[in-house]
Amino acid sequence: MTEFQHKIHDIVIKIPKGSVVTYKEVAQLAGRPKAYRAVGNILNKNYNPVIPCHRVIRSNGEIGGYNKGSDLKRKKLLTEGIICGKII
DNA sequence: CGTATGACGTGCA
DNA sequence: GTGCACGCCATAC
Repeated sequence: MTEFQHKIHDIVIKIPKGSVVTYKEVAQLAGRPKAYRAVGNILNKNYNPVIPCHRVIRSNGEIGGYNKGSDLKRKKLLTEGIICGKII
């Protein structure tokens, strides 16, 4: 567990229900605005259910990816009230 | 330590 | 709007 990972987890956990954040936003909040790649990498390896990684989407509005499948991510977002027919 | 990879982003044709 | 290339950071090998 590195400090960066801890920060990312903490930030993602603090994402309110019904809201979404972009990878760049998370990286910026973590103090590394240009580490959005690392953010995705960490979330990809992170299988911790306490982390709502499904609330992290791409800056262009795309769903992005998900550990358990992008389809489940889209479904979760729909359940939380995020408007996403398919992609944007 | 150097290379390769990845849930990305931006710029340019 | 689409496609390609470059950059940037952390992790794995």
